Amino acid sequence: MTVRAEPAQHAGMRASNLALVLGEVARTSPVSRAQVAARTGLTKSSVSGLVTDLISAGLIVESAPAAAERGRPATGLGLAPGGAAGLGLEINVDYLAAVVTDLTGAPRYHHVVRRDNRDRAADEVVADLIEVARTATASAASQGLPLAGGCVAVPGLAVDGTLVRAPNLGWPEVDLADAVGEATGLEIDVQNEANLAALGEMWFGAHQHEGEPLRDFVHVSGEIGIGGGIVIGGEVFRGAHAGAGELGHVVVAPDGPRCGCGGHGCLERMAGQQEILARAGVATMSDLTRACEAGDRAALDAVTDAGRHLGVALASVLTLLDPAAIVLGGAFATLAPWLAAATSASVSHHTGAADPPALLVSGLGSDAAVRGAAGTVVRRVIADPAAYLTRHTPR
Amino acid sequence: MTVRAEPAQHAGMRASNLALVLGEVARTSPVSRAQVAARTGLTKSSVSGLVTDLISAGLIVESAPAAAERGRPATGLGLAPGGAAGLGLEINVDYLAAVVTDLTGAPRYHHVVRRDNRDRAADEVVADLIEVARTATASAASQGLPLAGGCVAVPGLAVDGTLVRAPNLGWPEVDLADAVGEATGLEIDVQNEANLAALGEMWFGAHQHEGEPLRDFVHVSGEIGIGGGIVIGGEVFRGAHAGAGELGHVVVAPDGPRCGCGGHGCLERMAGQQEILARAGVATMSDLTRACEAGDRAALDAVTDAGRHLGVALASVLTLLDPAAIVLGGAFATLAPWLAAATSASVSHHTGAADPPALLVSGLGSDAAVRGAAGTVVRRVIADPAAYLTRHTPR
DNA sequence: TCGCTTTAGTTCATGACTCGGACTATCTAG
DNA sequence: CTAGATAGTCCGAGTCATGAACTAAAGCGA
Repeated sequence: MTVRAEPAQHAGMRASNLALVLGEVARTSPVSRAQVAARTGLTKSSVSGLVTDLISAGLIVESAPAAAERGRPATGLGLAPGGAAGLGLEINVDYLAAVVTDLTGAPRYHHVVRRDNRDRAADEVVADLIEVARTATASAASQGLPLAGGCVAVPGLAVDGTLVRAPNLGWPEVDLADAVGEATGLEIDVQNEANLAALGEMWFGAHQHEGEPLRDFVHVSGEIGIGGGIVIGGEVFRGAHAGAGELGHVVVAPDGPRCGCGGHGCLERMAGQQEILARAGVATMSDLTRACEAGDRAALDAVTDAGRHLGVALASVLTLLDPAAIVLGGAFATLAPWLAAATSASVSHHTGAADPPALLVSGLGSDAAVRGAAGTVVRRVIADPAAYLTRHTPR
Repeated sequence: MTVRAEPAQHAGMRASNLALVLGEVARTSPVSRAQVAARTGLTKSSVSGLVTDLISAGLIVESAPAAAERGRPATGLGLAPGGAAGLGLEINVDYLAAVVTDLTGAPRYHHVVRRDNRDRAADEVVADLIEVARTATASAASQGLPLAGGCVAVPGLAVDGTLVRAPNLGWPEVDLADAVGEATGLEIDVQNEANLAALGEMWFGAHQHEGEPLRDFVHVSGEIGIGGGIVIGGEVFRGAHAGAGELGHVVVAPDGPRCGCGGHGCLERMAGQQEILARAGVATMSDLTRACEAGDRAALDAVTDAGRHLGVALASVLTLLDPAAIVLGGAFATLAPWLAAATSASVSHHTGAADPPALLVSGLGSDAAVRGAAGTVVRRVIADPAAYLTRHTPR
């Protein structure tokens, strides 16, 4: 548990500067060597050497020189669309999904298999997932994309590649990283679905905050359960045992009924999908949206009430975490037209803040988590290209 | 707001390795050069050179060689008690305080001035604080301690050296860093009192978690208001605008009364000192503890109720932040004998967790924040000795 | 007492970097 | 066609960690 920093050596210095240069290219492209030098503080000669390495590693490509105002025109540098790619996978309650994303973040393959996994054995579903993964890697190979690794989004607590707890699937511990890793030959990471959805929103969502992409926000992802992803400084906040962000089990009704988690008055028990559907008297989410569109009283009341409870939880989140924005995703994004006003009002009522952070609605739908999963892989390559080089170039 | 990483250069490499070595010496002392080399991964020769620099900077001292089992006895290295020191100051509702801490963390000067500051003008109190600070720096000088800087703990929101908002003092914005910095000639930082108390608890408190000092916990500091300090990975979690951790305004009673902050049903409104005293029918905190010791029904009920509400807030904190422990400080530490059981029960009732994190009681009393303030200064020197060197050695 | 072994710490040549200035390349303006 | 401006490369110099050889200082066994 004791984190001991690495000694700084020459190789580490180079690694850090490679990351600095690649990061700058990723942030603004096309960009010239000279611009990179000016923005990073490195000298032109250093940048030249670093860029040469990154080009020969296939992570950066030169584009045609742009016409210059005065002087020699700059050679454009950009992330290589054919460079390292990432495989994103997702196991969820009612579907499996796979995405392949190239280094620029563009999706190059996308496949979803709808099927209810609640009453199926874990290893049966894992076998299906491996099949889905194999098809995805084959597609990547046929496009000439070298996969740098993979990441699986799961609706539960993931620790060191193992799915430890998945309340809505009811599975025992499953070592997904090993199983999928062996089948695909890739290094596989396993992460909570709500956290990955938050990252997906940050990287691929449309929202901006004061001109910059959102870097401090809370993402609410209501699928069957209610999950939360906390992003601060562009990083997911995981807490001491990777269990942080469980928005669904924040207490919103201290004297409320018992929840499936063993607690009482949790948000999920008061405003989860099951509760909303029951109160609205409909069977499915699409029935619910239809009822809301039709102006059905019971449906609108149920959604408004859920919004109020969500507001109570968010008020506590705001005072505790102080994010710059809140993003509603998943089912809450779908219900936003009828829910957001009640949530906003409830937040204001309980925080008393003059200017509460913006309440935004995600446009990614249920793709957020898989895309976030694939994104973590390519982001890791960008954040530490030296590690990718030593691993993927035989030398 | 765009954080751009520094380019890694030779000087930076050395700076990072100086910090690595000094950190190792701080963690375990006395320690030999050879041990430091083994633990950091640096070579003996590198460590030798780095240690030479740190000794000539006065941050490390050699101690007498210990008797060896076999071979040449090792020269002990330890933090220099006469090295860089830190000045901690505190403005609070009913006192001012100052502490000088040497590099090892030992307090070398301590002074508290009790006086209610609620109805006094800000600049009057700041003048008093400067007087207190001057006496402290004089004491440091007479002990030959070179002050590396100072830090002021304030009961409110601090941004960039300015006290922006202090609900319980009712002051306008005060630029404390400038005022105190000019008077003392030191670089002054200003931080929230609850956050500093949490750090004080981590560095100087007695609590450990699985053998290591606590690095992931939430510190509850109940003085006049209820504050919270969130520490994750040994660092204070501040959120996007430095407002994180406001435990006092977490919603614990959604239909509860209006709080001073403008919200409704906040913890502070339901379980703050004012509320407890009123319900117990006593005037001061010492009256309250006496009544509890005497077994007074109303007092015990009031405290138990507050404990229950605190438990609701903490249940949400646990699910959102996933800390390894919770530490009760300030007034809650004093009331712990009558409050902790109700809080524990309420936490369990609302989270349903089989093994909730430990609920610990601080032993530092109201000193936690000032000591934490002084600690931040010396910790900063230890974390980045190169910055201290370039600033404090003329060359 | 005298080596022998063991461990601690220093010295110095080597190598891996970045830096900075000189150089070449390629454009526009006049 | 020349001057000026900007992009990018080349190469010598400087900095710092490395690693092996060295010196220093102890205990142990004869």
